[in-house]
Amino acid sequence: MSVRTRFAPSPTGYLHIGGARTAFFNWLLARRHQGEFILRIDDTDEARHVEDAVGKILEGFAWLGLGWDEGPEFAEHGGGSRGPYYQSQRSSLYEAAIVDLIRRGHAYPDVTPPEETELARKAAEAAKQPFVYRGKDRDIAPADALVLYESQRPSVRFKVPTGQTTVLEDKVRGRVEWQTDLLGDFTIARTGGKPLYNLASVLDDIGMEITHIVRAEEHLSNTHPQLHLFEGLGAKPPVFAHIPYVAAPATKKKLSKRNPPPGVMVAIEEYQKAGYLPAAILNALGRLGWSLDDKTELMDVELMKANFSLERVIASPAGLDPDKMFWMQDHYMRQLTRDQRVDLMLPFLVDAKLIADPVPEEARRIVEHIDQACGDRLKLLADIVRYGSFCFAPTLEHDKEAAKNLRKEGVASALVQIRNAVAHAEPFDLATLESAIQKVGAETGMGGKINNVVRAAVTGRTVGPGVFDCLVLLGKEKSLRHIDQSIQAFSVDAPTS
RNA sequence: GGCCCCGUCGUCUAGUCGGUCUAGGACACAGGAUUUUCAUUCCUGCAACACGGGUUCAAAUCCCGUCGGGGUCACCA
Repeated sequence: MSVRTRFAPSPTGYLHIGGARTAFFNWLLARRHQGEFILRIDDTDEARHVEDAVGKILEGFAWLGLGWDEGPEFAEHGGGSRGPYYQSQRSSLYEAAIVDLIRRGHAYPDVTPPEETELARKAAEAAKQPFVYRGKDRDIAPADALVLYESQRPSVRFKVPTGQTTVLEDKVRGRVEWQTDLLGDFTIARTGGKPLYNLASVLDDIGMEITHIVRAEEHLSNTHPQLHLFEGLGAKPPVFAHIPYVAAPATKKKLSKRNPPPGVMVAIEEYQKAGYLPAAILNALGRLGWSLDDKTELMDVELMKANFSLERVIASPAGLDPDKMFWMQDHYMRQLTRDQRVDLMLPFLVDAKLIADPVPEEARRIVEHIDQACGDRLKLLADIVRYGSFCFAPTLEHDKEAAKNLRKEGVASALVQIRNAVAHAEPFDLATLESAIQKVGAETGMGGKINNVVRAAVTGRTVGPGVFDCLVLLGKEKSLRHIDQSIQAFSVDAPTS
């Protein structure tokens, strides 16, 4: 039988980095064994519904390049033989299963009002006792239960056998035992008939013939109830693998969207906006709890696809390592050709309103030139905005450091000499400019430091591509304009000496 | 609090079911060389088996306990 894995996000409106990692592992496992990866939307709880939430998640998958074999967008075309892939559209299946479970004595209606069970739960909590709840009617005859269910549509509980120990052979946790007496009868349908997660999830996994469930360890405690459900439904449970949750950097705490540590990005979309490459994200995610061997850090998708295995997934929490991810990003940026990089960077300049939308051919050539002049200084795609803005921004703006440099003693007069040198540079190329500026450096006694002044005056920044590249990039006319602007802006404050 | 899971350099981790592990790699960091900014590149260095008991000729690896961290205990997913 082929391997069938799934990822079942609830439509929250964004793809969490931890969710993406879980999805990726499922995807890798399926690809590794030429199986299928299924995407299913767990939207049984309308209260959580967010507008276009599914679209955002699908976009995340598309950007990462993780394709699915069955799932939402196929449903519309009738593709994916085991659909629909939205739980909200599978109600009749759940309904039938609930009736079936009651008929066979595996579940029973519980008319206890929610407020009452809630009270019992609170009391147990206050007494520091485990909350093990069993409905009063758990031993009702199936026929009567059915009548009660049909007439009142109360909540339904699964009748967990007492006094047993269930065993889970988890692919990464090993053997995990659980006493059924600690479980209680969990609810599978709320009042009115809507199925709850555990039921819907198990039913779908059966219906979609899922063979391997790879999910984060916070689901470990859901697994034993689900195991009973599989049994009650007469199905063979799939292989389970509970992978470690993704922890916030340098902590063992689960990384959450609610309160992420300062500077830590959680949604995949944020990484995209920051200018990360999918290859870097995927590589970093692949190393989150999984390793190829004792030394390989850089792994492209093909390599991971060919080697992924649950056996090498670790059991302890996997902490996100932003520094390492950044280092990987640097690596994948270098793997790209200039054309590829430029294609990817252009949208960032458009978004920053620095270049027009149908990108003019001229702008593209400048960006190519900037890319060439920057070399490996461009780490994130968005860096093009930082390093290239002086070429496109309508007015030159000096950042704090650059302004500081230009206010130094003697700089004002040096700027005039620099202007002269630039004005007379002919031809306007790297070599000519370099020797001309060097001459000014010697005359002013500033030596090599003159370059810092030129950069600050021309680009408004203290870091960036080579100085002479910057001049050539701008061309003589614009270079002079920038220098003039700098002279004007800083001559007042500068000492007159 | 109950139950469950986890515990190797600052960080991410390797550690094939006990034996060249005086614990390996990578990131980060520090120092040096190259670079007239920055970024690279190249050396060098720093640095860990949570603790305490066992078992064994031998333990990071097995067992027990302690401590620590985390997850989960819904008519949420």
